[in-house]
Amino acid sequence: MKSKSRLRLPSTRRRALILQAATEVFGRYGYNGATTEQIASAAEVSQPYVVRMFGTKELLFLEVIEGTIETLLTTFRTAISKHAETGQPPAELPRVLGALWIDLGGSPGLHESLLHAFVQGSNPVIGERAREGFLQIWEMLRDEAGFDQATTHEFLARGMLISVLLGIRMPNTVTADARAHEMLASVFGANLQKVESEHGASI
Amino acid sequence: MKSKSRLRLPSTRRRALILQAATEVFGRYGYNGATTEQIASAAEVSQPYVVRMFGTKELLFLEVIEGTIETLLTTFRTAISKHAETGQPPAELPRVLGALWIDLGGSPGLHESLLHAFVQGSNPVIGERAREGFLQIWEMLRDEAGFDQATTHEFLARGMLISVLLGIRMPNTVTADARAHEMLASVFGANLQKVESEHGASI
DNA sequence: GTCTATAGGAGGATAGAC
DNA sequence: GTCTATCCTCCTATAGAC
Repeated sequence: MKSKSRLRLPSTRRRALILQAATEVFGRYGYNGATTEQIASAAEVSQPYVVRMFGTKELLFLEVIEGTIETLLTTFRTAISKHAETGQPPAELPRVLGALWIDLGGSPGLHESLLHAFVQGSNPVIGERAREGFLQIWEMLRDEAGFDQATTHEFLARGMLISVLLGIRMPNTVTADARAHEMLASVFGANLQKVESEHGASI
Repeated sequence: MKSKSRLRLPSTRRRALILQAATEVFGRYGYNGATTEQIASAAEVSQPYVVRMFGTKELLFLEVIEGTIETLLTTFRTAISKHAETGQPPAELPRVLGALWIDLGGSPGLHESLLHAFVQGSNPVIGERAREGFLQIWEMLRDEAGFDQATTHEFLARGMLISVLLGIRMPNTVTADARAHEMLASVFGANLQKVESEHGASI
């Protein structure tokens, strides 16, 4: 029997691995549902090591959320710049960013973890960060993407629908239910193939 | 000091009281975050009594979800019938049902509990019921409200945005943040007053 | 940098009295 | 119909060795 891996990694690298594992596990089970043991085992380290590295489960979750918001904002900002620089028509930007939102579904646990943060409004510290993050996204769309109010509103609404469909694991069920397939087709359109291949596995 | 209330109620009545308390508590803290003790104390009964009456916490949550979906479907069906009977123009129906979705925000914990069910996709039994509930709503809009695909899709997207804003407790923060106020105004429009008065308390 | 051992506390569930 | 007492599991966090 092999003993626990004692492979020594620089702590920054180990940190990144644990954060990635945590994003996936929190995405699946939520803040309260996920255990530090599940995260540790996904990252192939011991449970106490996870706690020691991040202090508390709450601080770890906050770092995960920080990372997902950062990724989301950065992804969008890059696309906005490129869109402007290449002289694309601004009217096309909502569609471009919408496709990116769906693409981010490919980052394991990203949308799901973020949504799990968004339902933690009653938690004083997580709730506060979640609200701030939501407002950051809103402001970015308005001020940097230049969306008007209606466009911003519709964009976020669609984004939340997509996040909920991922959180509810609808794409995983799609083969078993014709209604689910029809609904997903109408929401994801041409991206349905990709979404199903990324999430079509087990639950 | 007064001892615990030993008021004897018919079990149907007690059931209803506990279900209502559970809807609020699950709405605040989610399936994993809520404790049977919190629910019991909100319903003013003992913790073991709650468990005994519903079997397990999971079964209690399932009944809560069942109730919220039932309420939602019934509310909409009633409005659809009345809309048709009074000869209102079908094009107005989305707006009418949209207002009802916001009104349902006044039923304590309803949208929040439902959203907490929707993020439990990985839970084999809760996830299954959540997906089924989502599809029931989808079908009702399509088959009974007569919405076309785009309308259904937009309606649900807006509904999810509203539910997330309630789940993240944005209306509770609105006084402290001008950005939040502006965003909520754009989402809730004329209903902002009502939403703020219903949720404006603490978190 | 990483582990093993374990403390300490919460929370769901059961037993049984009233 | 409802409570009190309590068990037992699970989980976060700490201590300390390597």
